Amino acid sequence: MKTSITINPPGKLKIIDAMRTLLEERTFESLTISDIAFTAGVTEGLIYKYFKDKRDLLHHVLKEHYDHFLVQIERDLQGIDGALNKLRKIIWSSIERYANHRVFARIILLEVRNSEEYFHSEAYALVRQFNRILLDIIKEGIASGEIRDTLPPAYIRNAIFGTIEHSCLNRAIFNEPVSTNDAARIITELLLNGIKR
Amino acid sequence: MKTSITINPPGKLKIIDAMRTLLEERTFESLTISDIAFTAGVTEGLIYKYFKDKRDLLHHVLKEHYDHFLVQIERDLQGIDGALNKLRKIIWSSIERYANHRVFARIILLEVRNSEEYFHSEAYALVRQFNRILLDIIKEGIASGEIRDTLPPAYIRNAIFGTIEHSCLNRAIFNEPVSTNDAARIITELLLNGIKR
DNA sequence: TAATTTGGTAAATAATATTTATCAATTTTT
DNA sequence: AAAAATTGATAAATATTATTTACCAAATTA
Repeated sequence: MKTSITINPPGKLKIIDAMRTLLEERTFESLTISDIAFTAGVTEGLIYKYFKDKRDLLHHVLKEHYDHFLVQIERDLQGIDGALNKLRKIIWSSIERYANHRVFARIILLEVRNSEEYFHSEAYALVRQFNRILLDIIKEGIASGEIRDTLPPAYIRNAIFGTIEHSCLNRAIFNEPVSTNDAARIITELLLNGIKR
Repeated sequence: MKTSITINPPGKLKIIDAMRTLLEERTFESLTISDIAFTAGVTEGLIYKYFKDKRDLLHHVLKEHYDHFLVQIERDLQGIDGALNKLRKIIWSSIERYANHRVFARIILLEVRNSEEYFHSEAYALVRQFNRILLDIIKEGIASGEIRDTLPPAYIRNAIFGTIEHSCLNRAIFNEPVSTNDAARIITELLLNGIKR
């Protein structure tokens, strides 16, 4: 019996924490290594002991956020029956995440997709995992007859993610408030039944 | 009789052109001032004569692209009757833009939204203009009874933009091909009638 | 207890962005 | 038509930021 929990050294934790704190108020690009080191209370060199560069640190912060998100999603889906009900839940949970975890929303919606390294990061692997979960639910829905079989699953997934993300953009960028329940209700209704009268 | 065309000096044009060319292959962040100056065949200092910094140059390139896009959109909408028909056309035109103008797609989808200055740029003013055009069409559709009046127009707009953008992300990022006609047909069908059977 | 690893610092160096001084060619003013 | 001012551009200096290196003390392992 042996746990595989690797305890992180305090300096590393302080660096990760500083990054999170700074991203609350400022854009990734505007943060200097010196800013991060100062906020963390460590020397600049230490950052390079634990991370390849500033971006690698960003990806690490995103990975931690996404880990929590996926745990919550798995839990949220427990005991839910039917593809459409699962979809409803996923829409609600995703909006809730973006609305209540602004740093998470900003990183994933605004900060990472512009670099090649992101697509080789652990964080992106988690994003793909979530993608697969959603795609499987969509396929389940098509198989069960709940979802139309004339639309390619990948497009349905793009519509769901795209609509959610775009609806949370103003929250991420301008800090505009989002009512999770209202947004989830409207977006679900819109995606399920369309905009045509 | 006097035209207000301000002719740009050759150096400025070369700089803008170099930026466009470099963005074809590389991410904005990876471009140095020295890269841009070398590709343009000018000295680094000249870039600061015409642009505040690298990002200002990026916004200028986007503005030029968006100018063309808006001209095309206005032309595409000429003579089209009915809100849903206009929506169909806008969906098709937007996808066509993203699919056939990859630098444009990459700038707007991946590179600009992470900086505060973007939201004060001329380029963003054009984006908002397009937003208003779409919103007006949606309101027209609601008024005419073509579009359901139970969904807030802003959410409908977010769904349209979000779905289009997400569906073009892989094209922008990984250079995956997009069939404009297929994508437009599927996305239109999905948004108009929903995913539920 | 000697050797090694770990967590960390401080300072040097490298890469990049930005500013400044300068200049020749053109345009405007008188 | 000459003097003054502006324009388009350069080259080099400077400032900022990222990154590497050499080193050290405490803790752990052999």
